[in-house]
Parts: sequence; C-alpha cells; structure tokens
Amino acid sequence: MNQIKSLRGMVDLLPEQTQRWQEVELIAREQFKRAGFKEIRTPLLEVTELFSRGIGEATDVVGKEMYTFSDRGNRSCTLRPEGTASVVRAALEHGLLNQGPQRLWYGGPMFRYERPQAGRQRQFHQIGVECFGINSTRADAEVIAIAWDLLKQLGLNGLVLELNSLGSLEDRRRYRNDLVVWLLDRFEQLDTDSQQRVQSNPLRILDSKNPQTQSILMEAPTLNNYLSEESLERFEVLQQSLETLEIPFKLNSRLVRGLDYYCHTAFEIKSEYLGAQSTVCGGGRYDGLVEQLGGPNTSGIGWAIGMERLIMLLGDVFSGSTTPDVYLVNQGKLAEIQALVVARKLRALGLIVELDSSGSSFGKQFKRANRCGAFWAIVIGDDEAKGEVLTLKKLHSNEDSTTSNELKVSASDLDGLFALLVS
RNA sequence: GCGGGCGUCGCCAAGUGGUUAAGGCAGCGGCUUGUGGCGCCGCUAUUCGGGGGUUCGAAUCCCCUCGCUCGCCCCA
Repeated sequence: MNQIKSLRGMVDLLPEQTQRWQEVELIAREQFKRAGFKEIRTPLLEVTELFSRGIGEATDVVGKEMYTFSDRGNRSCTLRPEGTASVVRAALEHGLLNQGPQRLWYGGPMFRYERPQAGRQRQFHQIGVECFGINSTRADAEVIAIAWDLLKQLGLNGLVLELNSLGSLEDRRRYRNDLVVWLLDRFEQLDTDSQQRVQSNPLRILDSKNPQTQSILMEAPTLNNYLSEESLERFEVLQQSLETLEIPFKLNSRLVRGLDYYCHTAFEIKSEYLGAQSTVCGGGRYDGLVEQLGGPNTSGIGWAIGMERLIMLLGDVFSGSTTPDVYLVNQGKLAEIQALVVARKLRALGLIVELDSSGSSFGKQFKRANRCGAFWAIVIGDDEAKGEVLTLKKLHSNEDSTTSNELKVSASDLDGLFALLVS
C-alpha cells in the first residue's frame, strides 16, 4: 500500500504558510485597489493556440514547457503558463478594450512543465497587472512604481530593478537581421545552445550564460544603436520619470525578455537573496500582442510577480498570528452545549476561540489550552453550567498555579466578558 | 532533456555486514478522573523509498527503479 503523493513540482501550502500568503495577497490587493486596478479572473485552461500565437512558437515556454492535452472533444487544451495572454483574450472577448483604457490585475496558479528547483515549481503562482490602451511612457513608470512599491511595502531589501529598451517592433526587426548576420560569421565560436538559437530566437543569445559566448558578444552590435529617435526618446523619458520617483534602476542592455511580445520597455526586479532563479518580478510593454490575438491595435504594459519567490524573500518579516484569544475548556453534558453557545457568541464578537471537543479530563484540556498559546481559558463544567457562570483564567501567567488568577463571570453578560477579555 | 547531492518513525537524526534498528522533539496515556505550564513513568519503525542480487547473515556491498533536492537550459 504505497502512499499517494503530490505530482512532481506541485506543492501543498500548509496552514503555517497560508497565513503568510493571505497577508501578502491582502497587501497586494490593497495596493491595486488604491492604484485603480480592477481584478480579472480567467480560466486556468485555455485553447492551446492562445499561447502558441500569443507567446510565440519559438519561445521555450511554448516549445517545451506547456501542459497540453486533448479533452474529450479532442480540442487541444493548455493549462495557462502565464497570465497575460488569457487576460488579453478575455478583454477582447468581452469588449473591454472598446471601453477606454483598462487597468487590470490578476492572480493565481500558472503551470510550466520544467524540472523543479529552488524558486521554480511546475505549478506556481503569480500576481500581475496589465494596463491597456495607454501608450504614454507614464504608464510604464506608473506600472513599475506599483511593483516596486509593493515589494518595498512588504519589507523587501536587496532588490535591483534592471531596465532595458527593446525598441519598437520595427527597430527590433532591423537589429535582429543584423545580429543574425553577425552571429553567423562567428557561428563556430558559439556554444551549442546559442548556435541552435541563431535562427529561432537570436536575441536570447545576448543573455547567454556561457562565458565564451559572452566574451564574443562584447563586440556584437547592440540593440541600443538600432533604436529610432522616438524609441530613444521614450527610453529617456522613462528613465527620467523613474529618477523623479526615486526608484533606483540599473540599465542592462542584455535584458531580453523571453516572450515574443515585448517591445520598448523591458524590466526585471531581482533579489540578491534568491538562488539561481533570482527574478521576483518581470514585465514590459507589449504593444503588438492584442493585435496578434485578433484585436484592435492596442498598447499594453504589465508585469508579473512570482509569489513563491516573493514569499521566500519574506523570511520572518510577518508575525501576524492566529493563536486563539480564548480556549474553551468544558466537560459535562450541560456544560458542553453551553460551551458551544458561548464559543459562537464570542466568535461573533470577533474573538478567536478554540473549543475543546475532546471530552477529556480538565488536566488534559488545560495542557492543550496552554500549548495552543491562548491568552485566556474559559472553563465551563457542571458547577458553572448550573450556576450560569463562567470561570475565567489567565494562561501563561507565571509560576503561581493557585486560584489567584481565576475569576467568575456571569454567563449572561458576554459583552461585559468581552470587554474584560480584550482589556 | 542533461549533470551533482540525498532517501532510517510526523520532524531532526545515530548506525557503514552479525543476536531484539540508539537518541531527541512532537504525539498519546499515566502519576494528577475540576484545573495547565515543570518533573517523572510508559507507549509509538517486524523495518531502513521500492524491486532484484551477493552473503550463513544486509539499513549497511552491487545493479535497476522511484522520489526529493540543487544546478544547467529557461523563466515568475
């Protein structure tokens, strides 16, 4: 009889961790709300073509990382590997893009069939924002600021914002052609991975971690030199905006985001405290995507934050807890029912109440009360039940286990009791 | 898909060929059936991820397999 375990790369979040997740989600939600972003929820499962068309056939995500299968109607379905394509699809499908600029946020699980390692799972979670119909660079600055502020507000340090401009789609095409020619001249000197990429995705070679390839690339044409007047201007304005907002950044001309749809602004926020997978947040502008998915020419910009990576960075920053305020010790037929009633009422007043339903001895119940960290114990036994009272006892009081920290309270005056408990 | 490390109770582990597989934490029960935190006592792995082999004898050696983990590729 072998134990059934979770699928590789699929991770359970236990109570100890879900609390922190909730805290982060709450703070993020607040931020989005204040920034005027509205939540959108899309299905986890989409038609495969959405991603192959939206993300790009040549990308690794589409080429080898998708969870794709046929459903019973023989349609090719894929568990979403990222959020943007789905959001665009939904926005188009429901005509959101005909209603002026849209500021949207989303969150939830994404799926990528990769070998798990630190900071990488097959099911992982992202929160992200997408901003449609605002072509101005101010949107870029605003969106980056939201990400930066969120991470800062969560108390993270050691973050670096890396920034690059990929230019317009035009600029990129020109650069790409020249780069391929240049690379082909030095084909023999490239590592095998890069050789394969010359045709399929040459820009990614710039990001190669192979040291020899990197040294060759020192001489390569740089994208920056191919940027049009207008693109350069955009990039300038963005940098100035960030300076004004006092958001530090580092230019990284080799930052080429993996997905096809990016243009102009590309950025990543990395942390020195993560392992090999150091990017917490990645995003950029994607003015061509909506059109590529059959919609009107619409500009877009957004980012996604990896929740797991974010939470790894949080360490013990949070101390919020769900330790009970009150532990309800009870025994006896009448008392047990009363305990249930009292628990319900105190909960309605906003207290965290743990009710002991074990029926075991008072000694045992107190032991548990103490261990769960509750501040108060309320005791209901036969005596209390008959006398319509509750015995109140402060736990974790030092040494003295006499009755000095015990107190009788009327069972009918719960408001009075509540006032006492929170004081 | 390719490399490295690892797999003994819920958790942390000792054990590296020889009778019944240490110990700690947690859990449960008792000392104490209306009063906890401390203490003491007891219980909790026919079995060492799984399968095969070597051997009189294996958790310990060999082979295969599965899983975890870190890294490569790539990304959040």
